[in-house]
Amino acid sequence: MPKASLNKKERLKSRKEIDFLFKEGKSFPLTPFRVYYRIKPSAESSTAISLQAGVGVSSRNFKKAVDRNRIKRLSREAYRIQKQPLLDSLVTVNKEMRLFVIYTGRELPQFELVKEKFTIILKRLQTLVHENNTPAS
RNA sequence: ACUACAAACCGGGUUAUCGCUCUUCUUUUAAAGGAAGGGAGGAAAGUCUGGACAGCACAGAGCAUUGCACCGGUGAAUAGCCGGGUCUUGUGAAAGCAAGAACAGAUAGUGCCACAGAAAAUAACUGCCUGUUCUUUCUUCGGAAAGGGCAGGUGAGGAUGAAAACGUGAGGUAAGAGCUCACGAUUAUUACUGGUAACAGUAAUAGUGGGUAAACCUUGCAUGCUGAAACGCCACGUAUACCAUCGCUUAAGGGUGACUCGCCCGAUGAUGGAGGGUAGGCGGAUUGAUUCUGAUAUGCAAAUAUCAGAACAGAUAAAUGAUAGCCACCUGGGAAACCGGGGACAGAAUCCGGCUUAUAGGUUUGUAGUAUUU
RNA sequence: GGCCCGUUCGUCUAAGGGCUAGGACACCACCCUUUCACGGUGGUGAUACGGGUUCGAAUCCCGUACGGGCUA
Repeated sequence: MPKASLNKKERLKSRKEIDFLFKEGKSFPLTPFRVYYRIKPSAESSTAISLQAGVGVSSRNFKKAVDRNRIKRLSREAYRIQKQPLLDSLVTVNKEMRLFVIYTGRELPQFELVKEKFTIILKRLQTLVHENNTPAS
């Protein structure tokens, strides 16, 4: 049964992983956001967690902690609701993905906007997964 | 009733769906699932302060550094709070009222005080007066006047300035001066009275040497340093490795994190260089000088004591959320039904006390003003 | 989380508490040139903000805002 959850296991938490993602991973911009991602074949030992994600906001653009928290919460919410198709396709091609989304805009967004943008982001990631899959197989 | 100011308090509620975190219970080999309950502020902020707590191989002393600076109380402690004193400012005829104070010392010393002004500080210059002498002029031949020099007296006058060696008036004098007197201002000491004290009042005596210590400084008091990324434990990994220097026995050097003495450490060594590894978990860590409410007692108050009751988050790339509706509040349109809009400042990060700053709107109390009614 | 430093014309900077806050580049006007550039003359333009100390603050002190650095 698919669940729209986002608990500790599905979040990207390790500092080491995140540093590696910024250093080695690929990225693309999408107007208020910038997306860092890395796709690799899933190892046999690692269990079930095929998609980990995190969000971030620069304190340079938003000085108040209230605004940063708000954006991160909205982003997480939008991701949580819409992530299921991406997860399904990752499972089918037997790969895992690390994902980090940074908000680069300068104004506080509405939830509608964030939701729309995440729809586009996740669709693009889904196509990327399939592109990578075709030459591999 | 309205307006303004000050202080204190509050800082929306609820339902549904989806979701996060912690605790307890439970199903289960485990992973995972289920149930119940808890889950952001008055400032969580600024990091301005005081502690708790922890570590530093901390005997101790000196001297720095830094901070504080009227008195009493309070408290774990403070630059906080409460009460009082003094000064300044505003208002007022005054009494008073309100606000503010970094309110020790300028007679320990050093420095500075632009421009202006004679002079910005042991008083010089100019001026005034007395004596003496020189020159010139006048002369009734005794002297007189003017100018200059020397000696002495004096600190009144000298356009300024933020500030000029107590102020005003009178006497006094060759000229003058607190030199004397009256009134007033102010400082110190002593005595008495009141007060725990700061201090106030009265009297006497001696004075009147500018300002600046948020200039250096002096005095008194306090102060070791570093801060939870502290620190302890477990796991992983590694190296009694390489290079250079010193040294192999009373010694290089290191520690005591400002310094000096002193003390301590010091040979499978020490320091430096270059390089490598790890950066996961648990504790610290969430209930403590705790907060709130009520009662009693002490106190002007801050606050304290006793009793009773209630409350108290714990994340770690970092939870406390999203969407929709209803109610309450404010507001625009409308006679009404109703339709539309709005909700501040702001997000825990070891924990407490205080200060400072931000804050839509609401409630209460006090003060002042205006209007109306009785 | 903790510690520390800074803020002067549009930009880079100077100024022992004291004269109208100085200079360079830039900008504007005029002169020079057939014109542009160069050059010359003149001008506009600032002490982050709010208080305090002082006769007098860019400077000294306090608070606020903003910016920057260090920190296993």
